[in-house]
Amino acid sequence: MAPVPEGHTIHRAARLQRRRFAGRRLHVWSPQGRFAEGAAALDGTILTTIDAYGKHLFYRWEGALTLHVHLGLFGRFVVGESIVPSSNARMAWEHDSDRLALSGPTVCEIVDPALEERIRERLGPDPLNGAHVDPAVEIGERLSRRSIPIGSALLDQTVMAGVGNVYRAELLFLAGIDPRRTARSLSPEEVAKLWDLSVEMLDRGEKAGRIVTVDPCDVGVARAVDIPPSRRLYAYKRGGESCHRCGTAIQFEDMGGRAIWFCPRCQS
DNA sequence: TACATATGATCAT
DNA sequence: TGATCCTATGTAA
Repeated sequence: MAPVPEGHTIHRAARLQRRRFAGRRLHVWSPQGRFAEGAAALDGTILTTIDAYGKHLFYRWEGALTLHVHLGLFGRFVVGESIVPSSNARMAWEHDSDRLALSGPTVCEIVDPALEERIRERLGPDPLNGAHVDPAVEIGERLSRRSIPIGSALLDQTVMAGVGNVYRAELLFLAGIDPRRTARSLSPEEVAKLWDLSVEMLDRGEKAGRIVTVDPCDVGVARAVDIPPSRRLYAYKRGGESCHRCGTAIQFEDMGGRAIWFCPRCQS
């Protein structure tokens, strides 16, 4: 099953790739050719570290070069000993026979500090990087003047960075909030609850390598590992099916062009 | 063979 | 709000 590129996927990729490649002098190339120039600039230099912010990755290289990657909808990494990068991989690198291939990213570019700063300042607090965040202030402030639905606000990366379509449905379910309510109508307690749940759930996803939000008790099993794949989520893509908590039919709605699902009873 | 679809985001109107 | 870009996969024709 393909990992979902929301914030947890990005932070996990950063952690695993850092462990595997940081400190290595890498041979970098572009099988597909569209990153040929950037690859040439990085080829033969040492990858020092990797930082993740929201859904963005920043690779730091010796010589102060920074590579910016955003997976978008389709981007994928394939990493492993002796894997063979496909011919349409945008970028590939290797250290001995340890390889990485990146295909389908929305962004794969060398950035200077000014551009990185512009990217960074457009991002709200990241639940996986926000130890010092006071949600009532940081998130509450960003929501307070918005008349858009909270469901749309959670996908806005300037509000909170890292949440995607799966997590927004699940976080709103867990917080018991109707996605159609306006962003500014949330109480400070509700904002804090959403933030705390984001921290907990994205961290869980980062460690597990997939999104699991249900409480095992709600689907009749003792341990998280026993949850069947079809029951890992409360709302996302469950239109018409019964709520794991109350049995009510999960409702589907198109919200600004993006599909959202929620329980009309648990989230009212 | 072609079309629809998906986890994202930007830009033009 | 709609068009557009990125790719792989599954289904329909």
